[in-house]
Amino acid sequence: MIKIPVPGPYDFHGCLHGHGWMWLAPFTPIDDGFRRVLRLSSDKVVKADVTAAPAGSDGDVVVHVDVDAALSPEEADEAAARVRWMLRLDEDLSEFYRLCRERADGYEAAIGRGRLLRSPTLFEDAVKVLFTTNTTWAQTKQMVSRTVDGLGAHAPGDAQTRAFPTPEAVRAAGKRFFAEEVRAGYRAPAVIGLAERADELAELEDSDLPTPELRKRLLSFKGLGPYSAATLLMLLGRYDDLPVDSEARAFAARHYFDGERPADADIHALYEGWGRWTYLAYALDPGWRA
DNA sequence: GTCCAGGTCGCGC
DNA sequence: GCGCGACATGGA
Repeated sequence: MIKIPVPGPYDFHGCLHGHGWMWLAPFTPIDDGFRRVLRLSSDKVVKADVTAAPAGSDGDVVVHVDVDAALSPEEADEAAARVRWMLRLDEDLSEFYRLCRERADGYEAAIGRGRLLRSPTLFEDAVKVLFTTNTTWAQTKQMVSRTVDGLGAHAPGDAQTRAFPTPEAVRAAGKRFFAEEVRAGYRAPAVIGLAERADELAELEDSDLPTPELRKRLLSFKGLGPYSAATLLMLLGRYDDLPVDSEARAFAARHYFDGERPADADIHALYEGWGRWTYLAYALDPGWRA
């Protein structure tokens, strides 16, 4: 069992449920957290159950990572690092939480939340974001599952639980696999494009580039447009951009515009003043709970 | 059959 | 720089 202490305020379950990522393979929701099949750089494929327990006061938490195989110290370090990345435990949200506290208009409930779950690599998240575009959530889940089931590495003797495929496996499968098996439709060539330039995506994971430059890099990938770029920026911890999608439009119409469909600019205007925390202000808008 | 879903691309103006 | 149709798929 790997234990990762997290200083509070930290709302583990609130973070996990902040968006739908936990329902995309190879994540699996479990009773008290999530299970994730991981492929370590040693090629070992393991199941990791990630849960959390309170630790002392101030909302401090200990994250538990329970792996179903014996790990070397190096492998354990790698597993812990991946979990830290997935849970964004290294992000400093204290300024955002301070703003929430000062407003006292419902945003207090956001304190401790906002560390939205992400995949171990930006490549995996880019594929998933591509699979969310111009389709339904049900189809997104199926496209991701078929990708994992068809191409992901599995532990010896356990073909049921697979990791997300490597870029090499995706490239080798080719666009025909994504068209015919994954049923990704016109997205098939774009998936291969992401795999072919996966090293560029990996570089962006801990890039210091200014957000507009980072955004340009993301937009240079075929299949990634303004919505996808903003979503991936959010997953990289750049919250200043707001991905206005059909869901954001529906939420804004319902909650702020009396059912009338607002222009995108009007939606952006709702969260003006949050600066680099714009996306979090939208995602954690108290109106979602109303 | 038609419309459209957590958009993107390429074209014409 | 903006508007518009096409794009695969599957469910309503």
